[in-house]
Parts: sequence; C-alpha cells; structure tokens
Amino acid sequence: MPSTDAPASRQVPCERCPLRGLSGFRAFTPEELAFVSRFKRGELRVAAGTTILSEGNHSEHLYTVLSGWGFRYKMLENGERQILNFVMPGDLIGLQASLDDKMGHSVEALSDALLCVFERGQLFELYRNYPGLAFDVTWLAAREERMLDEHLLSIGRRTARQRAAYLIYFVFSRAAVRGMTSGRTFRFPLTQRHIADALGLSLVHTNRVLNQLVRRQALSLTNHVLRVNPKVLAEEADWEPDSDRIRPYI
Amino acid sequence: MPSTDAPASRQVPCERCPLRGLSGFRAFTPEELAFVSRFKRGELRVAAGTTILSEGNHSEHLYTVLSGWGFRYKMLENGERQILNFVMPGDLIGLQASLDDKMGHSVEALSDALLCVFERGQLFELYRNYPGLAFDVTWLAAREERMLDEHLLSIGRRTARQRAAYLIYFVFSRAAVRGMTSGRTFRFPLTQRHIADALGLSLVHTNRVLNQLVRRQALSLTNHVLRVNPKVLAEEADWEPDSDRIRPYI
DNA sequence: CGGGCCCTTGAATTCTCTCAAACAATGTGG
DNA sequence: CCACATTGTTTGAGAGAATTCAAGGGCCCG
Repeated sequence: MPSTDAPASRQVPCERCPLRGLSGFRAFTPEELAFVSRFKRGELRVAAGTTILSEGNHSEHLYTVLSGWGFRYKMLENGERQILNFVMPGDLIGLQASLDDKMGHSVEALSDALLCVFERGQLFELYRNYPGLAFDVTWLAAREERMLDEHLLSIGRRTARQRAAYLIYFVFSRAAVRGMTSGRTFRFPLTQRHIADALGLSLVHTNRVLNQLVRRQALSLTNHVLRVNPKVLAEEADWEPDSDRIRPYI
Repeated sequence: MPSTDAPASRQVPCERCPLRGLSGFRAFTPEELAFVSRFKRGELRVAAGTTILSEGNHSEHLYTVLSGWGFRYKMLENGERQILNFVMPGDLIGLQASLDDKMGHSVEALSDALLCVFERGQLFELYRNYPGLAFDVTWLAAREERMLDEHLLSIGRRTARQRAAYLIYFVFSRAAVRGMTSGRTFRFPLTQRHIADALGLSLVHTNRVLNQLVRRQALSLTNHVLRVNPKVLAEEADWEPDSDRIRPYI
C-alpha cells in the first residue's frame, strides 16, 4: 500500500536544506554536512493520506521530514486508532525499523510532504564515523520519548478539555519553532477525527470539548486556520511548552 | 531529596554482572566489556520508595538497573500521578538528563534496588570510541519509545479491563525475559495504587476491574505473588508480547 | 446534482469517578 | 505481646463524564 519505493529524485541539496537556518535547529560542521549529503539517498514526495510506513513491516529506509505533516499511529483489532504523535519537519521517522526490524507503528502523511530518504544499512556507518551525529540520533529518540511521556500524562490524567487544550498548544508550539506560524495563527491541517484519535476520545465528545475551548476564547478555528491564545491554553491545560533549546536533525 | 550521592561502592564487577548470561541479553565483546567496566563509576543501592531521579532536576549520572523494580512517572499540579513505565533490570535510566539537561520525569524505586552508576560526561566518549555501544544506547531509547507507544494505545483506546489485562501481561512478559518468574508465577511488588496510576484509572475502579479479571481466571494475586494465565490475558487485552529477541544493555 | 467527508447537536446509555465506610495486613512503640 | 496507626483492599451508592446512536447541515468535488 505505501508507495515508499517511488522514484526518489534529488532536488534539494543538503546545503540548501529547508531546515537549515531555522533558528531552533543546530548547524552541521562541514564534515557532517558532507557525510549527511552522502548519506542522503534522495527525496520522496508523498501526497496527503499516503501511508509512509506500516506497523509490522520492515523498512529499508528512514526519513527526515523536510516539509509537511504526518502522524504516527497504532490500531486495535477492532479498528480503533490511537495517534501517538504528530510528525513535523525535522523529525526522523523509521528509526525503529532500522534498529529492530519491524515497525511498531504506522506513519501516514497528513498533508503533502517532502521526505529526505536515508538507508537503513548506512546507519551503522554514521555511528562508526560520526559520533556527533550518532549522538544527535539518540537525542532525537530521547526527545520523542519525552513527548510521549507528556502525552501519556495527558491522556491518563487530564480531563477531556485539558487534553484538548494541551494538544492544541503542543502542536502550535512545535509549529512555531519551525517557522510555520504567523503570530498566533497558523495553518492547521488536522480534522477533528485526528484530534479525537490523538486524545483518546470519541469524535462527538472531541467536538463538544473543542467548542468549549472556543467559547472560552482559548482558540478559534476556521477553514483550517487556527488562532491560539497561549495564556488561556496554558491555563486550561496546566502545561507550558519546553523553553525551546537548539536541536539537531539529520 | 534523592540520595543519589550516597557512597557508590563497587562490588559487582562487570565481568560478573547479574545481567550477563540472561538469555535475552546480548554479550559484550571483550573491548566493550573493558570499556563499560571503566565507564562504570560504582553502584548505588536504594531502598524501596527512594526517589532516584526527579523531574526538572539535572543529573550527573545515568544508571543501569541491576536488580529491583522502579517506575517512571510524571505529576500534574493537582497531585495526580501518571506512571509512564516500569523500570526493570537491564533498563537504562537518566538518559534524558544526559542529553538534554533536565529530567522530564521522575523515577522512584518500587523495591530495594541495585543500580550501576555511570557519569554523564563520559557518555560522549562512549559515542566517540564505541559505536556498537552507542548503537545499543539508541536501541534502548527506541525500545522505550516502543513501549510507550503501546501504553498510549492502551490508555487511549482500550477499555479499563483490557488495559488492566494488558498491563499485567506486559509486566509479566518483561519479568519472564529477566528470569524473575517461575512458571506462570512471580513476585509482584506493585500495589493497586501503582496499577491505577499506570492505567490512568481511579483506585476504586482499578480494584473492580482487577477482580473481574480474577473472576475470569485471567490472573490471581495473593501476598504479592501473581499468577497469570497468558492465554486469557492475551484474549482480554487484545495484545501479545513481542516475541523476545536478544537485547543489549550497558 | 449527488455523494462523500466533516462538523454539530440532542438524547439515552454506559462507563468511570467520588464519597463513604469497613476490613485486612503490617508495623511500631509502650 | 497488645494497642494503635498506617497502608492497602474491598464494596455500595450516587454523581459525573464520555460514549453511542441518530440525524441534520455545510462544503467540496466529480
């Protein structure tokens, strides 16, 4: 089903990577840049809705998201879906399949997206010769873990309204770091179905709770444009984003 | 509050590490063993209930659990606690504080435990000189992520009874790999409060749901000795443990 | 124009929580 | 060794939260 073996053309040289220059992202040393450039096998352009990786499958590739949104998810036998996290530019996906051999989750593109393609087999070379980059890969994994911890706390112990406020604020904060926001506004590609599946709530209840937040002026959402009120969201959610520090990517 | 700076005595040489020889754990090469041996700064013995690491704090150390149980958790302002995962022998804790600088969660000992102490500062040396071990650290981080994904699916989309069945079976499976079980029986140090906090349920409801599972012959629990019925648990939970493959540790 | 997807609202039901109380097991100091 | 405090488990009853079922409306696209 995933068309992950589509022709991987090479258009964006690493030197002109759209992620470079984002203020929150760390710069490579020239040697690292050269290696990553060699490590990169090409690009993969996927349309919204494409399954990029599927649970249970093996994958020869790992990817860094250059642009666009996606989400990681798992499903129950009965078809219930849980969205584990959203995937945004700079995120590395498919690492699990490279270390172990099976994906434990699936990844679907939420918008059209551009991925940087790497090969599983080369990962060890990265570890052997570029300890700084290896460290970065671990850093990325640890950061994903941190986000999951946060989500677990949210789903396990926050009320429905708090969860919704947290999620919106969380996503907004991540978008802001990536320069995807303008002021308190940004293009928000999720449907309420996605939000419900990320919050572990039903679609109906998600809708009600979201509207409560609108009524409380925490946010507004029209035509997939989201406007947030950080102060109110922080209050509703009992959560503050990480004071953002510089971060690596591969 | 944590007495993490207690005298770190050195009693168990890595050559006789209690984790070596566990069938699920990979063997070191002689060079790796020598390095890890040097990397190890000592041991820390903590009593049940000790806070080993606290959220928001910085830690100079990371630890591998040699024996005993613990749990990672986060709390809300109002005191609600969410247990993120249980920590068992072979697990590495404190990596977050070594990569970033603040712990995003706390870790508490659930039983008396013995920890192997490493120093944050040496981690980069490990990455520089022992790519195989660096790979292992990443593997451990990715495996934690995999477990969290599983928990998230559980809390978000399973019913209370399913969640409880999943958790019990999950913990049992992990114990089994570590040789802590005998047949379908093992010493189970959690109270229902811990289970409730891991499931995101109230204590009262956790009790009821657990008793439903007892009535359905999925498990029995007396005097902290748990007996499981894997078939029934798997059915109740809609979950099977990973077919366990060989795993690394540091 | 019709079909499909998304959002919204109402009503009834089910699940889970809180409050309250009692009992069991364990440990401590007198 | 007993009295008492503490911690953990169990059960009932009522309240509250979230779900399911149902239906209508808006919007986009073929």
